[in-house]
Amino acid sequence: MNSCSYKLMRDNERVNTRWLSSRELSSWARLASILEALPPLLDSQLRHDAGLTHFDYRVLALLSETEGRTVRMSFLAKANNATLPRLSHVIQRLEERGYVERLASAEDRRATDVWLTDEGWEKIRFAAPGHVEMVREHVLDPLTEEQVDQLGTIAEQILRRLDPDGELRPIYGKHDDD
Amino acid sequence: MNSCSYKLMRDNERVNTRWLSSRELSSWARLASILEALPPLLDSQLRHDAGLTHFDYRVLALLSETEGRTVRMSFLAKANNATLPRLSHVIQRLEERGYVERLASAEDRRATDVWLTDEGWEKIRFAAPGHVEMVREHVLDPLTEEQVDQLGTIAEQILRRLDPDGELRPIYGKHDDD
DNA sequence: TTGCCAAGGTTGTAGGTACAACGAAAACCG
DNA sequence: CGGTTTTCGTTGTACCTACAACCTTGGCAA
Repeated sequence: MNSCSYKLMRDNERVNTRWLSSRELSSWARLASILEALPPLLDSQLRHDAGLTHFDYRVLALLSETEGRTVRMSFLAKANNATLPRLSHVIQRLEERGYVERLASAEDRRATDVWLTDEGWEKIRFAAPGHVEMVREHVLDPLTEEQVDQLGTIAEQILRRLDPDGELRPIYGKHDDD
Repeated sequence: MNSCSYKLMRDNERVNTRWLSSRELSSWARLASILEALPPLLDSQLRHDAGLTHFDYRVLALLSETEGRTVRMSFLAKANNATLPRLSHVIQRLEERGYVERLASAEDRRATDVWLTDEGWEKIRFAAPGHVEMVREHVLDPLTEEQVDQLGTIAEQILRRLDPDGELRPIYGKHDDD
């Protein structure tokens, strides 16, 4: 049948590609399916229950975890792997809804600081339980404790390749209790 | 500092939510970052090198792996976790570009079959090496063989929760060699 | 049959993301 | 210093996805 998308091609068609072995393919295919299915699921839960996208949630979450609830645009963008244009649009919409405000930075007159309003604080406080429950149910609960740790290690290694400078990683990274 | 998005709230704020422990949080945060970063990366590589989205690629890949290169719309949709409207738009664009054709199904007059043209076959054949290289470099290579297997098991368990009926899983699932 | 409802697809539109172009302030440098 | 180059951010547009409305066919039962 000679499938051509991930597996071996016929010898005479080979270029120089190292195609995926069965086990690699099987692992990747499942991850790819998760990539396809999980984000829309998180989005739809959050949109339905709180009117937020998952990306909105991450932005508000990071703000809520920061001393003074204030973060610079460019930092917010890097931490969420977003381009500045995208973040700019998102922040504009969040500002129109009253969840954040933009302030000209004192130190750098090019820069803009984003501040989480009380309304925004209440918003994410309201949205958090449902979202956490979703993550628990669909990601953590199906795994054993050991697998949760394995996942952490695996994800860390992949992330180190995706994001060598570690700008993307600090999110939700405050391990201050337990 | 009392972060509110994933971790424990103050006792007096607690509702009934089981917040994430440090280790759970750390694993989930990393996975969430991958969810945010990997799909855009795959998209941009494919768009740049072949003018396809990752979703386009999955559609063409499934077609290319199917006997007769023909698959019904509704099956294509389920296998890719897409809604029918979304798939319909995507197929329309692929058809305009000459990569697929739509045929009225003989068995069911409501149904539409999608057929991968020779041009479409060449397209994915052309796109595959670069995409596979990307997957290798950013997902498989950073992991040990053992971790690749662990990832497969973990992903399978999560997927079983996301997709209990297994409609999403068969993709790329032909393990016919190795 | 007739009537009803579920399943398969299409179309239109609103909302979000990607990309390119732009402007302004800071940093670098000869 | 004066000029060039990054960095920071906004705006506009094209593309893609989500959602709702709609139409047709098939399945099922009275």
